[in-house]
Amino acid sequence: MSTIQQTLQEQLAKGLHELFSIEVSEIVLQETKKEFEGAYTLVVFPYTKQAGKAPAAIATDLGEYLMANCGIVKTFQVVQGFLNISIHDSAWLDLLASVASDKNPFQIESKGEKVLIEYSSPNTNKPLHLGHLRNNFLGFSVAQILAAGGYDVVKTNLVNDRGIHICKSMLAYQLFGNNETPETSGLKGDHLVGKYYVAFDVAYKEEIAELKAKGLEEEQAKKQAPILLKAQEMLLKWEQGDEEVMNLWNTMNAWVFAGFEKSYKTMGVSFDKIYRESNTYLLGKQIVDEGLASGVFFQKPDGSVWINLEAEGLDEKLVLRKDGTSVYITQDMGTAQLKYTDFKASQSVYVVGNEQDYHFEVLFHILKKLNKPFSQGNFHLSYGMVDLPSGKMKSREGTVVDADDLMAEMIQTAKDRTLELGKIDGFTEVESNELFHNLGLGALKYFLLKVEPKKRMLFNPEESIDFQGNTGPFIQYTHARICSILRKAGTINSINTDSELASSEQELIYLLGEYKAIIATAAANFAPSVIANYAYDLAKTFNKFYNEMTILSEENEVKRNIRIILADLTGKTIQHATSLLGIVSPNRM
RNA sequence: GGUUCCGUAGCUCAGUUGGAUAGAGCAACUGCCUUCUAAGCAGUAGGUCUUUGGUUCGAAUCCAAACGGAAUCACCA
Repeated sequence: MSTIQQTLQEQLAKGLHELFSIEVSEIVLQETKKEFEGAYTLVVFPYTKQAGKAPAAIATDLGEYLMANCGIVKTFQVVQGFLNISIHDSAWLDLLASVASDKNPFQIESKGEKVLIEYSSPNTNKPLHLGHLRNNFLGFSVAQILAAGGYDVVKTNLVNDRGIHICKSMLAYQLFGNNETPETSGLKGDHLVGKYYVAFDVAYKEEIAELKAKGLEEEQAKKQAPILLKAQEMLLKWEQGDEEVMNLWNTMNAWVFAGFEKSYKTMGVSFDKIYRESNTYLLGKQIVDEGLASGVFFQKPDGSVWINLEAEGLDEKLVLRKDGTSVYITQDMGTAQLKYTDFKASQSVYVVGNEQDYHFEVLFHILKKLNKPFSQGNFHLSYGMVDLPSGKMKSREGTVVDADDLMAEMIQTAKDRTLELGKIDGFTEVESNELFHNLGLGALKYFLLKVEPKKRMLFNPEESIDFQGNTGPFIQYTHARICSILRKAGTINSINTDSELASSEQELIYLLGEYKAIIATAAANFAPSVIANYAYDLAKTFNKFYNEMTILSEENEVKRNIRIILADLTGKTIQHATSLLGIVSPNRM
């Protein structure tokens, strides 16, 4: 919130008290609509009863009060119950000067609180796809935003590297792989493994068809297919630590991890700590024992362990199988414990798709019932699936938009577009490639992050992601433009606040003054889309200003200097805002 | 069937505690590059905010119901 807004709020609260004896805890101001004159608007309808006057009369009284008591107010207009307040240019310039001279205009003071954010969480049986991109970009961005919001952030990744699905690709590799490796096949490790995950499904389906031809019911055929039985056998061997199986598992996992490493690098995301389910899956059992002892869980005659969540509006939920092995939620209890032991974070954010809404609801209820110290501050950042025009993506059927392919395509599109526009004069090859990368990824990240997470979104591979309009490259372009001006601007002097402002200049100052509050809102709501929309708004406002005003050739020294400072601060703000989205804003493009 | 989420322009989406005549971009059409990067700017056109009822000075926003779509309700992860 800017100082202008604060001053107005204080004065309006005083005014309401002195004129009408109304006490208000918080005055809510909004931006005045473009059709009306003014910068801030107070809606006075809520005070009509207490004041015993008509809305317009209250607004007029308050406006006159401000004129008499508040130096920054230039004038006011009353439209029905709306009090529109105009601010002196000198006050706007004061605001600009204060933001421009702020040593840390983008960093909110430390809250002394640690937040743990878990995202990405891939399976090691297949490469990453478009859905993972949404997850990774969201998780990384939220981490950046929380850090800017004053939190101590720890980024974690819980890799699902064990289970029947992993055995499926291992088995298929054993059967059909002919010892091929990433080196001999020329395939990235995760893609090679993914190939066998698909191969398993193909073979499995063939076997089911054969069994059905022999007269078995579909259900029976699915359970009895030899290749599935073999995969189950392999899982047992894995759990027993069978040497051959472990060797294969280690080898294939190493391939996948090397592949993921590359993808993460291209995505520009990183982690402070990587957990693997193969190390954590047994941990939850201790917690189950504790819960049984304290009566939170109960045991059925067959030995399985359950929790009753009917009082919470849910139902009974299994937490341990009758054979004593752990299920998904057992692992998550264990992992939650482990993460708490490692980091003692006061908040924990899980970036996981909305198909697991129910799972996390259950998990958080269980942690509360167990009265764990980490039962508070848990948040499931749930996001919708990315659908294709043909429907849902399915890895085992090969109907996915592959993450690596898509990123490569975006980079290629950025390259084509840039060459078309002939904009890389004087770039070295390294610089060009860096630019194509930043633009391609910028377009992709912005496309995925500008949308509210919980909405499911449609991605049409036939229609490439735009580079014009409300897009990442538009914002990046604005930044590059600003850099170009600044390269030619020479020294920047301090602001002379005795000058006049055009409306586009004033709008820019208004937006720049809001940025810290925007970060706070985004952090409080784990919402990159708030930052994305702000960045677009800011870029758009700057471009309007850029087209209306001359900057470098402005003859009035004071005005010229103000405009350069405006450009400078806008550039820095865009740079920072895009960085919170994981987007790099190039200096030239 | 139960629960949860979503439904705003032809398409993709904004709309932060309820406020003025519901906003952008894409696509279509018109203008603007011998002045700071035209990946830009200005403009035209495009809406029963799924529907119905309720709450109130005021509802896209809150409540209820209906309709449409999605997810989930596994001793899979």
